[in-house]
Amino acid sequence: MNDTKLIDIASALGISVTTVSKALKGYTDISKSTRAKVIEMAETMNYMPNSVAVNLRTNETKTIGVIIPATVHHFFSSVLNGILEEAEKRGYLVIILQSNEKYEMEKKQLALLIQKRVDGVLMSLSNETDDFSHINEAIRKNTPVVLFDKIAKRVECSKVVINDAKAAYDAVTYLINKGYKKIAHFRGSYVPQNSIDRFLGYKRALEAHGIEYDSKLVYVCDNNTDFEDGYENAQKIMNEHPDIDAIFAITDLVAIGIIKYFNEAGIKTPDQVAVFGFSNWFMSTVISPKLTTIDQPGFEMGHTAVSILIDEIADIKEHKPVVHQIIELPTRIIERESTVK
Amino acid sequence: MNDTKLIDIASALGISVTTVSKALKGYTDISKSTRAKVIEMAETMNYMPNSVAVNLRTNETKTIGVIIPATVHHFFSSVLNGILEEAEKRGYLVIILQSNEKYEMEKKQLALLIQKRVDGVLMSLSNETDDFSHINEAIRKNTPVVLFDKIAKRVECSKVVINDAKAAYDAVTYLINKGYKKIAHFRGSYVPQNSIDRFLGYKRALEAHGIEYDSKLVYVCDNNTDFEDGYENAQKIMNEHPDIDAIFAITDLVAIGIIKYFNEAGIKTPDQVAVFGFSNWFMSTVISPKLTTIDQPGFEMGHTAVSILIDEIADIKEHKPVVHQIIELPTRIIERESTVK
DNA sequence: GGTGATTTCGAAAACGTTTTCGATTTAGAA
DNA sequence: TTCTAAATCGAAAACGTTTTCGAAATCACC
Repeated sequence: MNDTKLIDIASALGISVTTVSKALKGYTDISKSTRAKVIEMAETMNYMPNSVAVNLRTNETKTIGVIIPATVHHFFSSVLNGILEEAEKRGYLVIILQSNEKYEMEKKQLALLIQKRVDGVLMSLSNETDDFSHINEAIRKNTPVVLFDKIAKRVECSKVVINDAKAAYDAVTYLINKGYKKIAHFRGSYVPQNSIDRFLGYKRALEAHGIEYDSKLVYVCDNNTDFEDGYENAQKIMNEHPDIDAIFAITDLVAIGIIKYFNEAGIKTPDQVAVFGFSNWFMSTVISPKLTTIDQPGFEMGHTAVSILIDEIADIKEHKPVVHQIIELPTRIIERESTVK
Repeated sequence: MNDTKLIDIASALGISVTTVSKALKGYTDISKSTRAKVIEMAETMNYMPNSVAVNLRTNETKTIGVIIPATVHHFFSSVLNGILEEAEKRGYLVIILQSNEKYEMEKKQLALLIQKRVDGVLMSLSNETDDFSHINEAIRKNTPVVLFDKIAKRVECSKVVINDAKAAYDAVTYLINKGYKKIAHFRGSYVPQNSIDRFLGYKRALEAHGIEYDSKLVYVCDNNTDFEDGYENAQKIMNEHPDIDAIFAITDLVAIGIIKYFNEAGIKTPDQVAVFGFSNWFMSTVISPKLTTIDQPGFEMGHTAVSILIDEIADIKEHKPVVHQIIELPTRIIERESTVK
């Protein structure tokens, strides 16, 4: 192993490390001739600066950390792709960590990242997280944090989100306009903001259109790793409320569980019961009938989150005041077969 | 911003940084009483070591790099999950880069990683890569590399793979044993080893069971981002060879395209034509009929790749000779509806 | 109180850069 | 020639640790 360092170039040329460093970095107080010699020697010796030493000296790592709550799947893989692409473009590396929806994990991982001296971190909160002091602490230490998707309104930092309540409102309104009257909701668990907001959007849409909200038509699906939850609750609701004509599901995964059950039980979708999903995962075009859903722009979310973060990093470095942004990415309804008779 | 460092603890206690450092690291030449005082002070001052400084001094970063060729999707997201879990368990961070199937990218990114002084790198080769000097160079510089999934036989390092040829052979043999006689193959493009090996497995299985190989029954699907390829080629083959009774597809994605077309065209699966996929992606249980496929253990692949890599890192650190391993993970047939009448 | 062993601590070098600031040399002008 | 300004270089400090090695202090024992 023969890493060449500045001092190797320097002694090969009979000059000082200072001069070598300055020549390579384009300082103007080095003559053209020695600069040329240095550059050439650096090439032939295959010099590559030791990033760790540079990081220590310059106090920046050109690295950002990303903490996601769940396994890299579906939605988060789109976000991740957006993050990786934009980070690459702006010359940053990215370290990925997953908290598995555990607050303690999330806290520990954030601490690890700032200890690693990442220049900033992107995070999507775990379902358990209801204390945000770890995030405030990071920000206080001048490590900017931007939250995406699963955020907390109370913490002061930039955020990039979709408007879950509005998207849900739009979805349910769409169903109402299509003539559906008894619309159930398969919601997520009670803590995450997404789950709450989508539920509220559902409820408000009903009320805004003169349909009475009935809590008995709301079922909880809190398992988000497979579609069993949707399947089982579909079975249950058809026993308890056989007269529903549509279901708005919190997730494509849940929606697919529903359709699976309907297909097996001979319940026609959408003729007897329409199904509306959320996220526009790939598999929503695989299921038959194809699923009407809300497009959630994951790739773009990753992109803009990185972009905002890196801008904040630059501001901090130049001691400019950083202004936090809340970016709300637009969603749209993807109409497919599961809601059109 | 008030990062506390060793010197802050030292001066607060009126002792030297040396003593503080040693106390925190459990050196035995520090008295119990001062050790206790140091630890307490470190806690109250919320001390966290500066990893960059530690890295520079100890010459290790406790970080590994991962280069994957394609967008984080399907198979690679399982691998990634395996990597993240095992790395976390062993106390390593992971930096992710994607080469987008470009050799130049891959080369640049590998250089970036070793410049970043990662302790080792995991990579899956791009389709373009046929020169391996960049990998050998990394190994020569004492940065261990382990290849997974898309590997090159010629480069000397550890590898973790599945036996694509054998898996394909098993799949086709399964179809033959089920009584299918005219079995087509939808293959991938011509460069990647995976694609070649699966094709060879298909061909050998036919020949081994006395079925003549017919190149007209092999169709190329080289788009791996959606299932249109499978869909269109299914349409084509049913025009050109309406008497086939099974298709072995290189990928679940392709297989799903096929089933989609069959469903729309009223061709019964598996009664008229059976379909066999590859990889066991999640959506293979979403499609109807559910897809028979080969389980490709992505999660485990990530796991063992990390494990091997970290072991090699340890060996190198202790100046032990490192012995390269070639791990071949078992695959198995997942029988579902698309092949059982 | 003297000897040697043991315990406890700290000075200093090192990791590989970057950057400040002063020193030296050269060029230009008088 | 002498003086000033510009051009070119390098010594040294700094980033925050870790670790070696020697020094000082304490202890045990006679």
